[in-house]
Amino acid sequence: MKKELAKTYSPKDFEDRIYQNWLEKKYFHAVIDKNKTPFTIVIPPPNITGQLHMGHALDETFQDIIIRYKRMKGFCTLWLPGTDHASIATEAKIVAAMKEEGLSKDDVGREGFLERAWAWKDKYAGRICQQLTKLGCSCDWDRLRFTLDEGCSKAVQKVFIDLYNEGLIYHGERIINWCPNCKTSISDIECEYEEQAGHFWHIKYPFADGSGFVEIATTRPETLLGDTAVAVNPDDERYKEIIGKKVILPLVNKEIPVIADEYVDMEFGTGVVKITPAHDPNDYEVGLRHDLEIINIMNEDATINEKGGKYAGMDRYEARKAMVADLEAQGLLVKVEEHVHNVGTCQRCHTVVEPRCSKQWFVSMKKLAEPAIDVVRSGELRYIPKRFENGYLHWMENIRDWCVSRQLWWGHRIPAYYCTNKDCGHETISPSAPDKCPKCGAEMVQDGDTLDTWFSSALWPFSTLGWPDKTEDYEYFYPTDTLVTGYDIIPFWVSRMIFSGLHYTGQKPFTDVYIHGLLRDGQGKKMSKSLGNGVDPLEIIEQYGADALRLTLITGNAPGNDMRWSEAKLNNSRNFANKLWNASRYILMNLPEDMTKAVLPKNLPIEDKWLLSLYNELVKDVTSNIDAYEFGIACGKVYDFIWDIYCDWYIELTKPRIAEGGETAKAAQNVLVYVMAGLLKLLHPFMPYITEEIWQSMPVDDQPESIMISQWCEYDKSLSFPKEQEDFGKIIDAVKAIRVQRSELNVPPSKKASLEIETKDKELFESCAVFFTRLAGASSVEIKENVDSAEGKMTAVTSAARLFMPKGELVDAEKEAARLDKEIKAVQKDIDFLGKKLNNPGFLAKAPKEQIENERAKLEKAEEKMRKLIQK
RNA sequence: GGGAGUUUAGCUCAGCUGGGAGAGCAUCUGCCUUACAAGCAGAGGGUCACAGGUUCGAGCCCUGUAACUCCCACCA
Repeated sequence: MKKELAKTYSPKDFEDRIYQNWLEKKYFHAVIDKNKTPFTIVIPPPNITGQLHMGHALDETFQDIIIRYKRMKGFCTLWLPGTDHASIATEAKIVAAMKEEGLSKDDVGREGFLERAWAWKDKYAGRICQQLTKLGCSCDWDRLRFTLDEGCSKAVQKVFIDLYNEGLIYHGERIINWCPNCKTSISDIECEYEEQAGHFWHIKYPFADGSGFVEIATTRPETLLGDTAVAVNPDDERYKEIIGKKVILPLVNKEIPVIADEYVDMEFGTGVVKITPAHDPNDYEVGLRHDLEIINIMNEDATINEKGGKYAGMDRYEARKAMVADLEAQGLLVKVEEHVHNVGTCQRCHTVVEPRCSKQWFVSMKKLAEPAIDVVRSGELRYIPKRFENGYLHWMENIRDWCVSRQLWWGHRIPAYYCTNKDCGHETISPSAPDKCPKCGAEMVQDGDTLDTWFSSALWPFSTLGWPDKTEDYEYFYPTDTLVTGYDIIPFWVSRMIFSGLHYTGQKPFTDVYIHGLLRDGQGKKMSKSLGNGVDPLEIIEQYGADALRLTLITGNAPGNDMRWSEAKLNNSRNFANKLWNASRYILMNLPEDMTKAVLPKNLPIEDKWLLSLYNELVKDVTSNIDAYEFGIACGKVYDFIWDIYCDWYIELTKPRIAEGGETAKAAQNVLVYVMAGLLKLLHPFMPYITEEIWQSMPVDDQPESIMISQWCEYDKSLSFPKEQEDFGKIIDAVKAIRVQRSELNVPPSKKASLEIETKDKELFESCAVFFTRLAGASSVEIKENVDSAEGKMTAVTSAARLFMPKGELVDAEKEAARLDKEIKAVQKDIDFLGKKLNNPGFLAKAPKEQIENERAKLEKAEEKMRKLIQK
């Protein structure tokens, strides 16, 4: 038995219940069916650092739309959910939490720390999944994964070992970005540059032979402690003489050479550069070319180390101050200039990173990048919208080796083991700890570092499906189909999945990458916790319902474009849900008790055919829009149809028939239910809850118990009625024309009047007479070929008819004349425009025939209307 | 220094492969018409940033300009 709809739309009352029901019925669970085509999406795993924000809600909604659509289309759909351990971000959170308790990492030790981390994971991963269910996400919870779970860890280990054996992972001393706050290395893309006001210190470096000095300019005087040369451009006439001489490094009092290197820009600064290979990436390169010593002068926390003499132990900025003061005291400081420059900061904590030379693990990228470039170039893997391919390709083509080791505890431990015997120093890579050093028999210890969190997310599309094992899931669901994400993580994640998938599985990990924009606040600022401008999706769902939230996020959203959050829009979405709810309630109220299915009768009145025909077009349009990832357009079309066509016109049109009862009422009831059922389906991917709640109360036979597993609507040629569609348009035009006229002339709606219609389409208007009484304030309707006199009558004109109503004393004759005059001008403008176009030989010669016919028809219509207007 | 995006009604934004400019909100005018005032019926409001070009025809394609935003890039 169908259930009744509540009197008011109150999403809180049914959303949870419906989700539970879907879960119980296992609709989300993908069962491999070889007769079906698989369709797979893996979720971009949210970080377990906290809770979902509105950006997630946007991302997740897109995915749910796609997956629900494909499910209804008959694909064997899998939306695989999961979360990301987010090593650096989570570790920072836990460290902060421990700090509250007065504890540090060292206090609790590695084991103790990991215990806390897992407890954290249990708490937050659960919460995130809970939030996803609130949104209505139809994820297969039986396949829930975590980047640090056993399967993903196995994949990570295999990849690391394989890459090492292929020579694509290497262990080496390089200059890397170091975050002194997180106390770990970070990759190049985790280093964000921001403009900061700084200084340019001009410092004298005296020549060792006492023949004066050179002046260098630096923004970071403290690194002077690690200088091992001074460089000039080989073509710089000013300094030709001094190449090869020695200078004395101030404060350190050590001799260092003056070298020549192309890297030095003669135009910039003084044209002389201090070279600090251990603390500047460029200097490092110069150092390599000239075989310079590399002197690391800093500790992990960016304090000066024992190499810094009297400055040892000072923080880098403290040391800078002290050194500048000392230089000044010694008369070596020439001047200080204001200088704005780009400073690298840590993506996570925004601490200024310290370029630092250290031994790390790197993935060699050149070879991996090539196929990842080709697969996009060839169009085998595509970005939607396409413009994001540029950035991707540029990044891939200029890619540098990826530093993957992190000095963190929360993450995948690097499977490298080192011999404790320093003289031996053997290094081995192995899935499990070797007993003894195979070379010297000494103890082996595992590398203490973990891997970049993105190393495991890079494997997500296949590690979650069982790879490296050839599991059934992997064989069936891989490669996945569409990846949905924001443009901000293309380099971090999408790119890495692409080269990883290609290299390890030999297949692209997905075919389409749908890129959406970022969500911003009402002022256009990025939503973030630190700005306090974030909106909590759960609060919104509580207040407005998940459907309203989803609709708000999708409406007017164009692929790849950012979007502003607005409460007003949310209100509108809720209003739409309310509208749909009430329309459904109205239909149900007017259905016979015993109705069990909607069957379209053979003989349908014109308005039914009009509706069905428009509906049929809608089905075609919406389907193709969704296929093209045009979600904003697709749901906008359904919205407009439901509100304008179905509610404002069709329901109103059927009211007299429903009241009349009998066969005609029955036909209307069937059409109402039939079309509503289709509309609910078209809307379901966007607004899953309300459509389900209504669906389950609609008497639609031959339909499953849940709209979720119903079949997507198909374009049906037998529902196409172009003639009726056009004809009924004439009736609507006429009703509108009368309404405008009455409204403009201030005729109160309560004032009914007799209506005379003059038209050539007598039959059509006769069959539709009732609509004029119902919708146009007519007390009676008379249809004639000719109305002799318009005297004393209020006139409305369309291309198909002239409509007359008696002028009550209320009607202002001047006003009416002015209105008609305005209309005449408007139509004349049309006629002029169209006439000009149709007289243009170029247009006639070159425009498509259809277009010309179209314009001709428009002109005829306008001319017809004009004839009627001036007849008045 | 490169690259991308944006610029459309007062506000927030749509506008698919070029064929006479749209929505929501806001404003104004009427309406408690028995599904819905979270509603109904109307109205006003735009040289689609600017300048050229291609085309029979440009919001859409091309070139340039301006403003704003973002990404990438080692100028000490």
